[in-house]
Amino acid sequence: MQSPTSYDVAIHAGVSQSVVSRAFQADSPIAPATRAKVLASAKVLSYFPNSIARSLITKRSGLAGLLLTESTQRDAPDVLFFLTRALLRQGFQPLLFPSELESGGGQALAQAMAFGVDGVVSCVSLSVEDLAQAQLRERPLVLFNREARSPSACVVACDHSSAARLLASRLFAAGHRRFAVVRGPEDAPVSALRVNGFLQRLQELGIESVIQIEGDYHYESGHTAALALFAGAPLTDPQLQPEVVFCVNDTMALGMLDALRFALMLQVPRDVSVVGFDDIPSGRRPAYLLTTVSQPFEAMAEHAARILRTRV
Amino acid sequence: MQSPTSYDVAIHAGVSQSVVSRAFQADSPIAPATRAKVLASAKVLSYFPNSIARSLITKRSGLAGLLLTESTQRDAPDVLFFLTRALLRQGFQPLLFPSELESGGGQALAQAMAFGVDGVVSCVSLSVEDLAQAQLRERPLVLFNREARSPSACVVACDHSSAARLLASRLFAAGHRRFAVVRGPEDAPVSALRVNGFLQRLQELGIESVIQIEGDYHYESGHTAALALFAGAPLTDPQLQPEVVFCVNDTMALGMLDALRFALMLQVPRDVSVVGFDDIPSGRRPAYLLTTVSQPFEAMAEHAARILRTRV
DNA sequence: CCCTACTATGAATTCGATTTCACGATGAGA
DNA sequence: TCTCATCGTGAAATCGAATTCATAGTAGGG
Repeated sequence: MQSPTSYDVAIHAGVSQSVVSRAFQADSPIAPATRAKVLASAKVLSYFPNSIARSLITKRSGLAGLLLTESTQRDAPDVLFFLTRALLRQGFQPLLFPSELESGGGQALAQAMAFGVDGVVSCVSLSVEDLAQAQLRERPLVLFNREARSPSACVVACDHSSAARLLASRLFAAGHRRFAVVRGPEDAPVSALRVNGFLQRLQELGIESVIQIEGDYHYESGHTAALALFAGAPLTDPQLQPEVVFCVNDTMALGMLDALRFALMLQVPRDVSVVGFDDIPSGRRPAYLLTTVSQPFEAMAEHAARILRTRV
Repeated sequence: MQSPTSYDVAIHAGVSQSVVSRAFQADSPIAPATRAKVLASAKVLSYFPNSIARSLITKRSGLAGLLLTESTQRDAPDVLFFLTRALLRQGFQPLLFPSELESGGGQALAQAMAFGVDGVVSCVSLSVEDLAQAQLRERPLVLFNREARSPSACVVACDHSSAARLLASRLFAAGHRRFAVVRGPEDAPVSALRVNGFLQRLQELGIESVIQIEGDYHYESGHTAALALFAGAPLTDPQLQPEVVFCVNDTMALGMLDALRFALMLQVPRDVSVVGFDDIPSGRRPAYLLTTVSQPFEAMAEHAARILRTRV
């Protein structure tokens, strides 16, 4: 059994195919009685306009591409949640393009274009050439928490660098002098922004040497980093150990916290402090009460979706 | 600037439009040299076959609809992660249809069909009529952790009822006799399965009265439930308080745990035990070490996607 | 009562690729 | 050298709905 087409409905309703098409769109020239008749027939045949055929001629698919990294999906699921909801509210159906690596954005974007998306929200870095592709296709593209490497690109993002600078100032003001940083992967642009802002501000405050450890954004790497930082000789020479560890995302901060408390038997924040970035729900809970930098993901998502809508 | 079409490429390469089409699909009659020439031209013009036009005639869109509830997205993000990855591996691009309520599945399914998806994985309950719709369109549909209300439907799910029965047996064997249950919402079918299996087994073991509290799957409702269960007079009459609380999902169990420990100052598991269901990552961490029932989401997702692939 | 203006309808074209069918060119075998 | 099969190519039909354009029908104004 095939899906019924507008022709089937036309025959059933005793009208032409054009009329069936018109019955399904607002403010098109059609008599109310005719429309009712057509819609009734459509219901009987359980007809629904084929959106693929429609897209072909209108050049609008109603789809929005959502480019994601694995880390966005797993370590900040709220981003995906709010973005999908915001896109839906603006009338876009979200089509997912997860890429394993931060560098896979270009291919994902090309695929999204091939699927005929009306616009794209990218949580993955894109090169200038990639952005040019989207422009060529005249499809709006919003970078979400990623830097624009092209002046024409549209960005909704936190000022990660300033936030990290502010964080450094606060920690310094609180009396901390020995710092450690747990970074993201080498190619993670957001991590770089946060780390650079943080270190830059510390340098201005006269602090030159800061231990850096590379993580991968996941819980386990925060755990590993804790062991690397403190396992050598936990309490023999406290002067050499950091007083504060800044993890560039909350997930790693939680791994760090758990390792400090349950593997190294240190007291937080008595022996050492931990700060994160993102404000994920689990960090907020009484078992952690993680100090962190909050990002207004919901508002950012709504904003990104609105930009898409107005630019389509 | 418009996207180039196969005609543009045809002209550039000095061949017919048919040949361009053939150059882009494997095992079609075309001379290797011609294909190379066409692909070169395509690259120059940055041409990519328009998948909407292709779908119209092939009746295959390469899309898989993914029906989700808000609670799946927020309280078990791993489900979405594994399902999208599995679908991608099987060659489907995942198109998201989140519905606010468990009852919104029918409409979401109809929309998915209108978008021309090749198949659907539903984490939302569907009525018999809904399932008939999908069958009518000859689109495979897999229910993920939801009951089949139609014999023809395909299901990948845990045996929630048996798992909950087993859990009840274990807890009873461990010596517990006073139980409480924190359910999901009234219309949540999975919650009902788990609760019923649990209570049924307890009844067989001679335990008739079990306190039930309704939650909404979220962290806060676990917290609230804890207060409702224990706040009255925390330690005055321990005989009247449950020894074990079974929360039908982990997120509520975490809310329960935190409330017991940090609001009611009870010791877990000395004063009371808490068990969950799902095995979410944060429950596994040393700050919680939640007792729970694990579901093999990754394997289930792979399985669901494979079913779709073979049935398309 | 006629002409104009407007509305609702249908026929035909279009979107961009896939696919069928026919045909010309090439090569092998007799 | 002639015939037949094979292979690659191009012309044309097709998918299903949107849209343009022409027209039949109706209402209103003079």
